[in-house]
Amino acid sequence: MTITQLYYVLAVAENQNFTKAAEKCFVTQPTLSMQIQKLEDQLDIQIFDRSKKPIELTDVGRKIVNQARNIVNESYRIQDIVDQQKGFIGGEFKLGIIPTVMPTLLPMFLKTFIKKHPKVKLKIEELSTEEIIARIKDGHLDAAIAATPLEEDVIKERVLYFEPFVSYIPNGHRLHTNNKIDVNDLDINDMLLLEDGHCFRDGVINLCKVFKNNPDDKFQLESGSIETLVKLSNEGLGMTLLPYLHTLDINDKEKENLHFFNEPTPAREVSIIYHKSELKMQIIEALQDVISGIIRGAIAFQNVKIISPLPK
Amino acid sequence: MTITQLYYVLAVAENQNFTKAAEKCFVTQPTLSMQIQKLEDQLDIQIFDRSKKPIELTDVGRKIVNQARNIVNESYRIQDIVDQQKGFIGGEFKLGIIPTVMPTLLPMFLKTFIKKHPKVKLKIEELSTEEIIARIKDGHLDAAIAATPLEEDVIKERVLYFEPFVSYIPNGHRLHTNNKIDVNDLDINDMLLLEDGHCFRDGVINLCKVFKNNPDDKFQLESGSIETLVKLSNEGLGMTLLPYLHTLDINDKEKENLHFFNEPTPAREVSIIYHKSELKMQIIEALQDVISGIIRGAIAFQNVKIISPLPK
DNA sequence: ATATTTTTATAGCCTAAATTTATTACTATG
DNA sequence: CATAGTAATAAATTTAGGCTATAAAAATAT
Repeated sequence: MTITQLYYVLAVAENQNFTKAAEKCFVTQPTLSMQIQKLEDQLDIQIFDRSKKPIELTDVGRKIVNQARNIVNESYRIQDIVDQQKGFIGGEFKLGIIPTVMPTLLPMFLKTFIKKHPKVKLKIEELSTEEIIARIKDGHLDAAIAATPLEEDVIKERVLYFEPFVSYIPNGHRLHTNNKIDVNDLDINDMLLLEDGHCFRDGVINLCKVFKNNPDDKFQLESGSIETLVKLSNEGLGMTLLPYLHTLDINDKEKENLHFFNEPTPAREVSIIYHKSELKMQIIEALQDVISGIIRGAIAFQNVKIISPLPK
Repeated sequence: MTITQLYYVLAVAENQNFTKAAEKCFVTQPTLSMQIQKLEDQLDIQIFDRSKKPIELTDVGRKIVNQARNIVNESYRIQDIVDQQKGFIGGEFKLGIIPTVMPTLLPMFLKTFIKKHPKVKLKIEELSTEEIIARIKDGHLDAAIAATPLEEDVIKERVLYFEPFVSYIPNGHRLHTNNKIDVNDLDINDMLLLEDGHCFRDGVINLCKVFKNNPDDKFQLESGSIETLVKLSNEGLGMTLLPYLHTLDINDKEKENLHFFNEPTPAREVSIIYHKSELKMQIIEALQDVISGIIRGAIAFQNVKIISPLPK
């Protein structure tokens, strides 16, 4: 039994297809067929049920795949130990970022990071919080940037910054004339909310998108796009909340619609999150350092009140 | 990087010698030399410091060995999954047993077990509790039978039976004429105690070998042998405590020196213990079944008071 | 029902890698 | 300084992993 064989099994299990799996592994399809057959022969058990289309795992196959994933992931850690020893910060690194953080944060740190750590090949993907959690768990992401706390016990979090929310209140809205907004002024019924898994559930504020899903709603908004939110708001569909960094590059006319909160300002906690196994920790720490350093100059709020993401 | 290479590294690390390690792996010494060199080249780091005699691990080497042990152990679990699926109970199984349990328990269950599970190749070793713990941790033992609880968090325990202690009080001892003994009658100063890591530390009884190690002791007894204990006792060196099963095959004359305790009878808890990773669980359960079944007929005490082993 | 496409398995060949034997080089110890 | 003991190297051999080409099987389209 070799690590390579186990890796091949994982690839076929994930793609449910020998041909595609072979491409991903950069070998030909017969190689996969033979190696997997060989492993099945050695163990004297079928891992895949080839009678089903697309191909399926047998019951034992499923258990073997889980264990194989363990072994393959643990094998990566050997290289990791060596890298750590050498102080080497490099190699491929897959980073997920939630949509509402991506456009504001990425431009701020990317250039600095690749300059400081040129050997790291960053592969960045915009993903929802749920996708991020799933991919960190199965090892397809090395780390991600998301709103926290998530309360996922296999995932660790390191806070990067707290980002306050700013009210965006269009002309004609009942609160438009108010200078500063208080959380108590908010009404779930005239608000457009971010689909970011965010939830106002603390004692002070108590607005939550899920609770808002009542049948007499005229529409449901699934977009995580801030631009969409602002434009709908301009159309008179309600006020909304914008993460602070997004308010920095809004046009002048729309800027007049921004209203800050009375303190404590509601805010979200943005963290770099990663699997508790702490693989590629040097790179995670390097990212944390760069982002924290940059954000210190950009956000300077003291008295904030964290709004936690909606737990699943 | 292959599992085989990692296995070779482990062998060399354990034996601190390429030649001996090669024998253990059933390959020649050049095979080990070359494979380990190849791995070191690939990782571009030295795992072993060959300038030292005997050979030593480098700092990174130590970390790599730990991780390699992980990976190799996890790789065994693949076969384990297959065995479990097939209901196959077989293969090599290394069982440790503490000295004071070995002579009484082993003859009771061994024949039955090998008859019921002929495919299991039992390798039984008599070992102290400390050795057992170390070897379960490093994977050199699959399971062991010892006095519990041990309070080791990587080790799981399943109680097999409770074995009462019986006082052995030779002629001339102050308690010899008493019919039944009470725990309060015991005096640490006229007792020979088992070197089994046993400790009377509960509220009721409070005798403990470690506390007894005061400099004005005439001698120190390190033997775990019950026979030695009985003979020394006969020589007038003090009374002693015998685990119940040992009293069954004592000679008639010495049997007159046995005195049972008033209830609750002090007893030891004997368990089958194993690594929490639960490798080869089918065999462990098979052992538990056979032993529990047999012991049920042999020990029938109700009201017992467990004496815990001495924690390290 | 038959042809076509998609997908997996098999066969034969080649290359790379693992292992062996034989030998050399190094190191500690008497 | 000689002699174990031990690791490294060289060359030969065996094994196994991978490729191309092709066949077989199954799904889909005609």
